[in-house]
Amino acid sequence: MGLQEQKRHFSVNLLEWYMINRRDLPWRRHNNPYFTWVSEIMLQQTRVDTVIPYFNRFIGNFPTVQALAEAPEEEVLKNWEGLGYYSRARNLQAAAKQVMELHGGEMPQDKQSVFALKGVGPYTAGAILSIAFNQPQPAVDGNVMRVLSRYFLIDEDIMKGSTRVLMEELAGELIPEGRARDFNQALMELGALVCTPKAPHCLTCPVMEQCSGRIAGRELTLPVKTKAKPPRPEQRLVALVEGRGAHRGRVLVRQRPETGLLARMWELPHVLAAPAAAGKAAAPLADEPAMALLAGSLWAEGFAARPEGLATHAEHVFSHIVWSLQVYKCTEQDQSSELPLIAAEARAAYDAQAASQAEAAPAAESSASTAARAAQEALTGKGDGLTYQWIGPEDMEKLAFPNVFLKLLRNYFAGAYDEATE
DNA sequence: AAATCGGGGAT
DNA sequence: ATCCCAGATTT
Repeated sequence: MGLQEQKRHFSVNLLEWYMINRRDLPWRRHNNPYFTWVSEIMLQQTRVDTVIPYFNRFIGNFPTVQALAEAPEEEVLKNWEGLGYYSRARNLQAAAKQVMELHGGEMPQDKQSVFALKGVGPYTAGAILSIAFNQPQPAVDGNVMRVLSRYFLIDEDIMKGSTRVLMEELAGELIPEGRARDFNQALMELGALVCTPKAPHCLTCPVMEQCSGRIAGRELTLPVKTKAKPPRPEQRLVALVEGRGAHRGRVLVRQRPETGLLARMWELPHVLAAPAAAGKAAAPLADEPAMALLAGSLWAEGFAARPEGLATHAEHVFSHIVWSLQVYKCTEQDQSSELPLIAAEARAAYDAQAASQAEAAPAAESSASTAARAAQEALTGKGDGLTYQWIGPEDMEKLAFPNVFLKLLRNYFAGAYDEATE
């Protein structure tokens, strides 16, 4: 059997299978290029089942490119809350403004213009052009690389950029005349439903007969993929500061910087407790030094608070970092004469910790120096631009929080930490 | 080429 | 625990 025949067998049988087995998904119900675009951005590194409710709400709130372009950014971010990779949301809105200004609010149909949209890379450009406009462009994602590497027995490491290019050439050749829209989705559908990573359902696969990987008994060892580096552990101390007086019933939160991790998301104030030794678990810090460090950190940011005790632990796993959080319930302090003394002691503990971090772990120098600079700037009145705010339960509806802080705050407002420390 | 950027579901 | 998901962007 020749390669050309193997390719034709694949395309014909896969397409036939898809027309019978395609899932009914919200973004497949209308041929709306904007819907296709939004769905493809949401689906980056995210499962279909996770995306569905987010997609429906997002389209309900921002039904057109114009509506998205004109919405307040915080509202867009709030609609993305919990979905992760938040730069996708900001890039999507920035791109909506691009579409308004450069293309009169209509999705462009040429490859150059689509690819030029923020947040649209090789995969998403191909997906939009093929699914929305039925153009014969390949859309190679993780599913497609897995399916093709198995069917054609391709041993190249799919983590390499050159492999993706190779796969795109192959995927482009496989598209049946005039059927790009259905075929590209069929390829991904097969990867999601049948040709799965761990235990592929070869017996129900429409192209099993000519699958080179399966014939060679390699279906479980393909695709070849280099392992990702394990995430570095970080021990962090979190402050749940209860307001008093004018802030009674409210909690202190802050907004993260415009760039980097969880950009522009809101969070409980926290500080890095210990530099992460590469590959080793971060050790919890004893309560006494932890509370001193936390009080000093808050004071450096301009807030007087007394840590009362440990409220709870939490963990937050990113692709490249693991946060182990020690959450301390704190109380906002009155303006009293003894306050500066308490704060000064806490500040000393904080500075000592920052200095020891810089000395003991060059790898963590950046974090330590950042903390030290923040403390210095707070003293000199410069500040680093972080926005702080006292919020009540009702404010949770407007501000976007990463899931870990969302859960902590909901638990707090539900009274979950009342008993533990009082 | 390697690192950064979330969160969760499946195994 | 480990993998990896309809990846893009920055370094």
